[in-house]
Amino acid sequence: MAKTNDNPWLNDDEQHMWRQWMGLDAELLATLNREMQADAGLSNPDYQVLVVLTDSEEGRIRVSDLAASLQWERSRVSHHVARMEKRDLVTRLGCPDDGRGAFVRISETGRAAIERAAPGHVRAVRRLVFDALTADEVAQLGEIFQRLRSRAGLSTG
Amino acid sequence: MAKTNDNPWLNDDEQHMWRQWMGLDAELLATLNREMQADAGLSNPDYQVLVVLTDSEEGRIRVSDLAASLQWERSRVSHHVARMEKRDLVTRLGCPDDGRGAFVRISETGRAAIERAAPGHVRAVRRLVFDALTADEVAQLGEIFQRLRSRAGLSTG
DNA sequence: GGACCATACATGACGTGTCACCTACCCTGC
DNA sequence: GCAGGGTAGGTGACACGTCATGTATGGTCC
Repeated sequence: MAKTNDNPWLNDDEQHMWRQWMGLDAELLATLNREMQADAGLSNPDYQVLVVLTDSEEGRIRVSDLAASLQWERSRVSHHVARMEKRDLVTRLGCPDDGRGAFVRISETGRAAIERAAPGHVRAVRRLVFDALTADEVAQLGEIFQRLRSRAGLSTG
Repeated sequence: MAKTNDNPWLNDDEQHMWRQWMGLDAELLATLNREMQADAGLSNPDYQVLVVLTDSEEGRIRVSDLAASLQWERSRVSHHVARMEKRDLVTRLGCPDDGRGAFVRISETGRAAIERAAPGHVRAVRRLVFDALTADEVAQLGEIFQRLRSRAGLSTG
């Protein structure tokens, strides 16, 4: 209620919005994950990695660039790429220019998986989100999310 | 990424909004988690559990009711309560009325932890989210999130 | 060219979440 | 009373994410 700095509790509208937001988030992520898993055997992070790889020159990219592109920690990329490599979705290559570096390259299996997953994934996002929003709302939400993201205090994960 | 004709891809506004949303989500959760971890040694899920427990009669609740309240799977509750029990944040009790049942009760340590965590957590939410939104925007977001949540197709996980 | 520090990436430990499955208990119908 | 099916909860395997740390290479200064 009180907007004073001493007692920063949330009012009813704020609490309602916050609960809906966090609940919706969890449900969206879980649903998208589950559907893509059933559809193409890919998780959400798998999909994100493969999208970046297919958009990259020759289907390969340096680990650090992949991390920057996804805004993931490098260690997370390392772990995830290792898991994906076990499933033959990607391969790791040394980097001739920099002995410390490594490339990640999409495999044929990986390419097949994302081509299989992509249409259903987009359809799901449209069905779950955009079909229920007007164009104005989409634009406004985009502006709001960007505003919140650009403020200080958020870890860049 | 194959673009077939019968597959309506996201337009620029939609893609921008979706990216901002997913990015913001990850950053918000990570930041809230990190700050509360540093502040009171609690994770986000820990906090959610303790909130429900403090709001419950005698600080205890049946596992299934806890799961329903959090909209978590029971197995998730089971795992998380087990971890919290190891840290003395909660205790598990048998249920005299139903031999299958079990109660989870907040401990003194748990009560101290959430009392320590709550003000900072709320301040963080306010700082990261509500300080950058007008009251109208809050109400509108609440309405939109609720609308999306109430549509079919979302897993209630 | 050797000391020194930064960078690129990997790894191990651990908390978290899901899925599949298990056990124990309750309840109803006979 | 007991057979059959549903319910409460727990468990094991595994994927995911973070943190702290390790290892090898690169670059710089003397």
